[in-house]
Amino acid sequence: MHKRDREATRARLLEAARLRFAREGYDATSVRDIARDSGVDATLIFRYFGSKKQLFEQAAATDAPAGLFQGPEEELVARMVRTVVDHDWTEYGGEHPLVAMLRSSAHEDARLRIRTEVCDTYVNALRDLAAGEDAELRAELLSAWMVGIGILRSVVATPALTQASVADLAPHIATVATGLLGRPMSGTADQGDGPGPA
Amino acid sequence: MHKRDREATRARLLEAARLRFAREGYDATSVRDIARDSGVDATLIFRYFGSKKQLFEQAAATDAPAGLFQGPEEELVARMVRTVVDHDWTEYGGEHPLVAMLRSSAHEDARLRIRTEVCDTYVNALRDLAAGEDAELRAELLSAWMVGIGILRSVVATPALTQASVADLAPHIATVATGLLGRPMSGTADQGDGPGPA
DNA sequence: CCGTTAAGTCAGCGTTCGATGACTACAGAG
DNA sequence: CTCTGTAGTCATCGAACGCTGACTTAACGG
Repeated sequence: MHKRDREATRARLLEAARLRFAREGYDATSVRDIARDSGVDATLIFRYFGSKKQLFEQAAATDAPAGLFQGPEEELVARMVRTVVDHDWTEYGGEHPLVAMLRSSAHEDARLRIRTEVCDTYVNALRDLAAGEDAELRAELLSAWMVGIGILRSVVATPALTQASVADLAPHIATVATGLLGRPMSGTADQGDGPGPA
Repeated sequence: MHKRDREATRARLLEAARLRFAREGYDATSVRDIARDSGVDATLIFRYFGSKKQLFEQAAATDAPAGLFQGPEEELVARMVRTVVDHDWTEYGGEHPLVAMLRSSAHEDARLRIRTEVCDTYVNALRDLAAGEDAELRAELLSAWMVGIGILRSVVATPALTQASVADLAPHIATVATGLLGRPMSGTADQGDGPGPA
């Protein structure tokens, strides 16, 4: 039926797993679901990944969008927001992977992964920009805002935020980022992480 | 063994269900778990609530903390943040119910409940305070911030935010709330929702 | 054309899931 | 004390779960 290609099959399983785990969460996703989605026998999951949990760990692995840290410092927050609002996350069911993974946050492994990524790619970068005494706290408060924006947009689906474009958000991004970091910040990022809005 | 009291048994099941659903999410929680926690036979869950889903709906029902809307308008945001940071949510596993319910957000029912509560008790109240054209968007952005704070505190467990007190947060609350709502806002709320910090 | 190797399939294991119906035991009325 | 209604228990159902080992079949070098 299919051409026999180990790597291709592995990739299809990973892709289907990413989507399912993001959309439904770890517990509501069964290995049979993933296998059916990718048109592959379920037993291959254990052959290739060892267990459902190990498949999850590999499927949840994600790297920060390229170009996040390229460009003017004063546009960093705008680029981060663009990552949440504008980036193409169809691979993860249309949500930022961090937001999607909250659905599996009952498991310590997933929580640890979220913490690591939030700290490594968001808080740390923002802390370096913050002026004043409690730079860490300010950086975390700003990270919290962006996580919250992602949640209200895609999970809660609040009316205005769902329809808002990065342009609509720009002035408020400037206000909040400037206020929290204690230094002038721009609300727009000309070349954030790729071709921009489709 | 136990005294035969229908209402008390029902209440114990509800209490255990609240905790389990909050901590583990809907899918990772089994009716047998809930029954074991409350020292009650699992069959009674179906007798009293009909199904696991109906138990979830009753257990997830929550009302806004009393006193949220009492007090000066300029302290409303501070009172809301206090609801997230300072309120005693041990009944829901130590997290704000909205944050806990994100763990079950794969189910449309849960998502709808979250949306309703976010809009009804947070966005709507904040929109009335916002000055300017896009009041709805500003209100949602501020709500997103508070949701994000709850998540980074209890789910992601980011270092500074986890240890921060309402006093530490106060100046930043004032900054962000003032900036987003376009009118002067206080970062502290003297009598938010009860006895205050224990 | 054959034989080896690995990709893919199949039947099924032991367990747990949500849910059901028949049963037991206790409390209050007479 | 007995009757009766109901709170609580028991045995079990069929389906789905994660996972395993034995099997089949396609691809490829000789």
